Amino acid sequence: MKTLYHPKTEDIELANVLYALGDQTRLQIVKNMANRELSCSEVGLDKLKSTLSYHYKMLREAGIIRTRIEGTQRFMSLRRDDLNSRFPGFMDTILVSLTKTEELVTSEK
Amino acid sequence: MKTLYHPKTEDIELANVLYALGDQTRLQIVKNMANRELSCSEVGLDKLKSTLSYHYKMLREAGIIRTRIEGTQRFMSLRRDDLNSRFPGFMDTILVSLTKTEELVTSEK
DNA sequence: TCAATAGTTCAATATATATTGAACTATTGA
DNA sequence: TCAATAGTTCAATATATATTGAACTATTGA
Repeated sequence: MKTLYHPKTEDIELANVLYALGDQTRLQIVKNMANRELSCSEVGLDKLKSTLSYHYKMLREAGIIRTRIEGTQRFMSLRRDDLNSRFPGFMDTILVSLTKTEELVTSEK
Repeated sequence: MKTLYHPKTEDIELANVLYALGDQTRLQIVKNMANRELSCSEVGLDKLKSTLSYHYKMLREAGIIRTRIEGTQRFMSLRRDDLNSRFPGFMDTILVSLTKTEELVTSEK
């Protein structure tokens, strides 16, 4: 069984986290993953599997998401608690801001 | 008198802010600017003026800092209140995390 | 008026990044 | 055993980014 690298909570670096979040595609992934674990193909972005795989890896290596292997699938979730203990409040403020944007977009329709 | 572009508070985009913060040099600038207005040359980074100028522009256009012209100097400060009203708590959590890191580094010496 | 000061802009450049599609790996279930 | 499924890895590529140093702009103060 293959094991995937995940940085330890105390090794998560703010600069890396900010860098990883500073991309529209990855920000969208995080947004869609805010409330539930997703498999790679459930993320709902119109990108090639190989492109998504690249972004998942960036998010995972920055310490933002955790990937769990189950059969042929991989389930990914936000490391919300880890991020919260390392950078208190940080990810929550981002998720709130992302959610607000979504509401605005929705109400514009 | 030249006027510099600054996005309006409501036009500040989280993705742009995150992108701008996802660089070591710019993160350092923000850190050093956390508590007081600085002129371009006071920022204390070992970089060429033209390099710093480039990063200041990125930070300014992302809505993170405000640049005030006074004589031949330019004074820059964090748009803390604007960022706080747009993304409540976000910048504060970053500054807290940056400050903590500084303490760790200091205590290592 | 003019030199000094403070910072910006520009073109050139090396490097990093995101994307693509093909080949690959690992696991399941028949 | 083997085809199907789910996702990764790889090389190639186009584009974006950070850095450099020279030329430039704007302002001050003598």
